[in-house]
Amino acid sequence: MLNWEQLAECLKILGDKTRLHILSLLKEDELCVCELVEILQISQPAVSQHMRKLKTAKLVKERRNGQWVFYSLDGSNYPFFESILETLPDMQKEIEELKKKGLRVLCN
Amino acid sequence: MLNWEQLAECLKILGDKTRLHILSLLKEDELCVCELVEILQISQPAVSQHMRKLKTAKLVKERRNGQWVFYSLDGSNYPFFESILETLPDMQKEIEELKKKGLRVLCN
DNA sequence: CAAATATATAAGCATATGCTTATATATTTG
DNA sequence: CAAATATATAAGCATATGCTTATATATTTG
Repeated sequence: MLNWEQLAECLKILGDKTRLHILSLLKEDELCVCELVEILQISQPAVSQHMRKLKTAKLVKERRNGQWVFYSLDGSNYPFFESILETLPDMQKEIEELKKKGLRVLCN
Repeated sequence: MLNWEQLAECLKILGDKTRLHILSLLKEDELCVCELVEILQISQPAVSQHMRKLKTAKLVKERRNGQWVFYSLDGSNYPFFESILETLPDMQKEIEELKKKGLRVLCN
């Protein structure tokens, strides 16, 4: 099960504005690093570093597709994760913006 | 309702081992600062500083009783709080220890 | 009111964190 | 295979964090 250390670690990882932003975006759909860079307006390494932390905490999983690495939610380890996700704002607008700019990698 | 910043702030406050320990103790019963000092084995100011953070995040409320200040859980602001509390380990033993040592302030 | 007890605040310090730029690695495509 | 594109890692820096000790404030009690 979930131990002490892991819980604190998970919550620490969740307690960052940028990472919550990322998670709320992933709630809509899987996204690759370059798409997140475009939306979040921070450097590519900054995004990669956040993704590594989220992956280590088992909050996201990754899937490589060609040159891109797509990240998606994986909260199955944490009973409270669903509940936190629900409190995150809707990000459909930001995903739409991305499509309009023609920067969406996959064609949904 | 709960905004962006507040959620990140709350989770950041939750993401600390010592504070999770405190919350799991408060799940059993309200406790005053000197009791927490005894259990956690950190300095009194360290405990007070944690309690201030927890109070600012509205995760605990305080009640003064004579010279003592008792803290108790107050997760009503966060829909996910119950769910996190459930994953915290049982602390009845540590409270019992305190009683045995005669360091329990209130006589329950 | 003075002493005892409990708690809060201030200042300082070692370590952690989130970003940046520079660079390495991985994959595709001509 | 070389160039282009995407991502990861390394190093450095400014700021945040959790603790400590010293001290201030609050309350009770003789």
